[in-house]
Amino acid sequence: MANDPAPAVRMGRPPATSHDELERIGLELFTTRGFEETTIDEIAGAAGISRRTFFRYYTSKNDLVWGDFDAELSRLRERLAATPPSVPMMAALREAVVAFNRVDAAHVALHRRRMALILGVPSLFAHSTLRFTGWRDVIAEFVGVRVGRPSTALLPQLVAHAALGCAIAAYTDWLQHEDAALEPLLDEAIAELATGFAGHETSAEDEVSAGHDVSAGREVSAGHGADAS
Amino acid sequence: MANDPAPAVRMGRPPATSHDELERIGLELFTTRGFEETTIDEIAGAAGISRRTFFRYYTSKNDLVWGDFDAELSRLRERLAATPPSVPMMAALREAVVAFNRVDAAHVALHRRRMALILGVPSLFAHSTLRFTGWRDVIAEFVGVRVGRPSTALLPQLVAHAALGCAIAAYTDWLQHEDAALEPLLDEAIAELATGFAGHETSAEDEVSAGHDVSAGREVSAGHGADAS
DNA sequence: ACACTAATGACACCGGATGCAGAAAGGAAG
DNA sequence: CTTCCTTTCTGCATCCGGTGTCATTAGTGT
Repeated sequence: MANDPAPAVRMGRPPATSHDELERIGLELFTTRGFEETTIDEIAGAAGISRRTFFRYYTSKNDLVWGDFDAELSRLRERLAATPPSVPMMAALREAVVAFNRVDAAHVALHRRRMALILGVPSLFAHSTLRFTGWRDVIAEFVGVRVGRPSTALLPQLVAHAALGCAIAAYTDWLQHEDAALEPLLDEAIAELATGFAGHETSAEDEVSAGHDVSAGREVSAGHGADAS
Repeated sequence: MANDPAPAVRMGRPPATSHDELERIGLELFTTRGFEETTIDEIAGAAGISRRTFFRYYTSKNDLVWGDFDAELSRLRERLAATPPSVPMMAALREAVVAFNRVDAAHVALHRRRMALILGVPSLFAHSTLRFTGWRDVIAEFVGVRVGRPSTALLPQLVAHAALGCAIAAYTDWLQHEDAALEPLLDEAIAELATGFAGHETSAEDEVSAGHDVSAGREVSAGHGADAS
């Protein structure tokens, strides 16, 4: 289970291309002509391989945009596992997610294009749920360990889903502002999550400093008794 | 904008079926044979219409599972808009989401089957992102009004994404337990979100009363890391 | 009977994806 | 060089979801 490193000499017919090259060609075509408008035949043609061969490298057109995401997920998993227990859960989560999404300055432009495709092309975004699930699983596992519950329990799943939502929202915001930096956005997003989005309402507690009468009960929780049926 | 009610007498060839009937037939076939295994031809055949006609009722196979979700979203939007400003934002959100997902006791079984399909079939879950986006937009709009920012700003999008995540997690949990009730799960999920998931860690502030020596991890978590790659 | 209208249905077509049966490109052994 | 073996590539047939087009059908109203 660990004899990968270099089988010395290769046997059989040598590969005509590589995952990396296909990814490069695909991203290039997608960003210029559009994702839906680019057919597999065009990508295969540009790479000098047949349509059928393309599918031996990537099982679907969508997978082209995500590199080997699973490998990166392992990174995230290890980083979370290595976080000392003294760091509070949400703080650890924030730190890990921010670090996970940190990209080398030279690759920022590429990352932007990639994420613009993923979050901007509806069908691509839809298909990405598989990857997102993998991401969430890593988070849920970490939270599960922290709270002493199986990762499938409600709370871990909750945090995982919410954290993913924050990450996507932060990314979307990042993509909308050409000059923005991703890191502070992600950091802010998870930080907000950890506070329960408190203190933002224009009319309520945020303004107590002005001596307002907060009036009608905060936390009213009115609609509760109705959970009849 | 309100001339829908009954054009008195119908003109032209009468429809051969209805959205409701197709939805019924589709759900039936999906739950028995499986979603992927059921072809459009089978559904159309069972409904006594042609393949082409099916696509005039529903633009895709996936849409069959979601009824006219947009109509329901209007309900949610109105409910949120009608909430008095005295109710705190997250409380209002919680109440609205819970109420939105309340289903008549007679339809619980159907709702379960529908949601089991949506959340259980990968391709269906993936395609549902469109619907989820609509749902999030309603939430973001409400939050935007509450915090006095455009609904496209980071915070509203953040809350919307996180809330959606909570709802999905709650639904998933609900589906995993045959006898569970959806409402308290949803309520708990959004309530947790509003507190930032605080006070759950076994090793930290939650357990100070017990004075344990946390050290050698309870819940060793050993069995977890085994799923390596 | 005739026009009008709305829905259906048959057909062709596209593009993504899969299964299968070889062909092609190399190294290794004779 | 020839043969064998291994691995990858390719062409072909097929399936399925989805769309555009156009004739056909089943009704209503005159």
